Amino acid sequence: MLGETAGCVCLNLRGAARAVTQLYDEILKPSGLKATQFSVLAVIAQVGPASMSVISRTLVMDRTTLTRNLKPLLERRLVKLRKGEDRRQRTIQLTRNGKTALARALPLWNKAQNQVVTGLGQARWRGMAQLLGETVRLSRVQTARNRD
Amino acid sequence: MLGETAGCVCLNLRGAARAVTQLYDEILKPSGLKATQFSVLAVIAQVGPASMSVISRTLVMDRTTLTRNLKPLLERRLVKLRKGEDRRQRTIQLTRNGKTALARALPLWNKAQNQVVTGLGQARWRGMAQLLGETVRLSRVQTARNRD
DNA sequence: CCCCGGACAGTGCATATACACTGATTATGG
DNA sequence: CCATAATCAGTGTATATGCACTGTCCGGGG
Repeated sequence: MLGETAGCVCLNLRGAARAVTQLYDEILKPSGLKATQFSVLAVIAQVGPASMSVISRTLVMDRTTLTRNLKPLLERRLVKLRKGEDRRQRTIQLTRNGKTALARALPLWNKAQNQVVTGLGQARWRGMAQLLGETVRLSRVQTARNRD
Repeated sequence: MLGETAGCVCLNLRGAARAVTQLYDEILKPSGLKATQFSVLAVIAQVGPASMSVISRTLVMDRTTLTRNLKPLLERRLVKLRKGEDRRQRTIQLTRNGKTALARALPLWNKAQNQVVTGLGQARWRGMAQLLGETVRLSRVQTARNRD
């Protein structure tokens, strides 16, 4: 009965996320960015100036979590908020400093990414990425369904 | 350059972990336990009365994180700490209440687990679990190596 | 025997996470 | 038009996460 819980999807995913985050944090250290912060900056850089909701959906992150996660980035002036067209919205964008910090961190991210992908093997990581994507879609649907 | 960051192992793993955690939390709600708390209880139940370090290693969780995660469980008297043989150690074990809570939550965990495993397909989940395990081992080794 | 390195655990601090609730603004149906 | 639902974002609260540092205790060398 209980023994099956060792195969818990949630437990295993969270454990792997913790372990990998520590590796990325360690390697990113010289940049002064944590793995999460790097990801937030990278997404903002790509999705371009966009609203909180859009960015948070892209990150698979709760909207309110993004609000808090922006705090250290705002204090260090790596990102800035502006009022959007719609007066309810807030538009997030990188500052010049933010772009610089991201550019400086990129080689470090590459190093971390390489260590993991090489370790797993390219093909297997591609397979895993595929599965992770499906897991996200599936979880979102099921969560919504279970709230009724 | 930047586009590759969408394939970041850390970002993808954390995103999937967030999405799955929300599903498990939603389904576990009637038990009054969060997914993390359920996992902590389940591991303690199986690894038996054991020290903080042993439990935290089993959970792939930092030792100090476990200390904090035990707090709500201690307050609700689902677990208790005792002095170990070695006077540096603290032995963690479930209380009677803890065992009851775990038993009550187990069917809910099964429901959540089923929704995800069925959605992914048994075989593919097995493959993913394998990969997650390797990712953990690999990350730990690399993190240690990068600290020198 | 004592000192000292190593193992065990807790705390201070900072960040990460998300639900419930709130306030503000926009879209929509009558 | 206006009432009302829907959308956008922030805050209160609670948990989760881990590094740096501290204190305690165990075991080995001199």
